[in-house]
Amino acid sequence: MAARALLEEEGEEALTMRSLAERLGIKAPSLYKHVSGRQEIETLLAAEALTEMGETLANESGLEAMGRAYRTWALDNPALYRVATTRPLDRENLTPGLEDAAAAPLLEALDGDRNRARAFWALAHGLVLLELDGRFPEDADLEAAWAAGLG
Amino acid sequence: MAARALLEEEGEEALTMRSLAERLGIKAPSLYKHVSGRQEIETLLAAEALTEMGETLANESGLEAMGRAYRTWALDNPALYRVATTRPLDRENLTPGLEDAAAAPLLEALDGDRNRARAFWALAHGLVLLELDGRFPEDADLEAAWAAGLG
DNA sequence: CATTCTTGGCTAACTGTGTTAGCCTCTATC
DNA sequence: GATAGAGGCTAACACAGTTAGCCAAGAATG
Repeated sequence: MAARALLEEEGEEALTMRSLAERLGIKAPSLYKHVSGRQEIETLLAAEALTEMGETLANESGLEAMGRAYRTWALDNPALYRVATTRPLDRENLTPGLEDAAAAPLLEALDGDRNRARAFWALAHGLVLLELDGRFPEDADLEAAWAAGLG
Repeated sequence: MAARALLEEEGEEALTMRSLAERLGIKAPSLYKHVSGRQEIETLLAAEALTEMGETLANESGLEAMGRAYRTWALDNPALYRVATTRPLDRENLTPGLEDAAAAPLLEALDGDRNRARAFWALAHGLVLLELDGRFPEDADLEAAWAAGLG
């Protein structure tokens, strides 16, 4: 999707119907001939992101490596990460099983312990969001914070 | 602030310059005689929220109790929680020390270990956001996830 | 071959957002 | 009593998502 490039090149704010249309050499209303609205675009982006994040985690073994990979992916795709994780998911229009598939590698690494998997996910999500939002002090040692969290 | 009531009664979307003005019996442009813009309102709300969250945590002792209190406060004030925690903080216009004061109780409970404090914060933040965004399955045992995370 | 339908573009326009410019009135102060 | 400031107001702008309705090119069908 062209939306992704726009998102990452210009930032989250820049993903507007008109700018996306312009990038496609089209006028905004024409977008609605292909897509039902902004919501659907975000859902498509979220699906792409979840798939990719799942694959990224599947390539790692061990919680520490997964944490590192999670963070790296998020910092490399900050706007997409936000779109995919900081809104309610439109599960109606998401290919079924996609969410589970994205979570599978982590769940496996934790021997199927869903509670620990959720806690890990929340920890990683929180650390990433706080970092992206500049909520930690400039001099914070985030590597150490991750290490502390995974202990 | 009247903005807070509006925020919690009607949801985050409902906090608009015009609706806030209307609640104050005023027209939107008149707001700018009191406030520099939406940004400043959000900063004021964030300050209020941070103060309150700090006090809430200060009333608890032990990580588990703090976690419970954190979650409860966030679920009781979801829109305000978001405004206060999911954006970059405008530190220029925030009374100095406020951030540290809000974090102090937690830091103390962790014997001054900043890394563990950041990890705890991130865990709590992540759990709360994922819950607020409906990202966990309907039947997820979030109490257990919190417990797993604090272990 | 002619007709019809579908696809995918377009312009114009509506509502709602934050915000600015400029005016006017009341009230306190010298 | 003149004056300055505080705090209202209306009108307007740019930009957001979105809808309605038109039109042209190509596919499908008689």
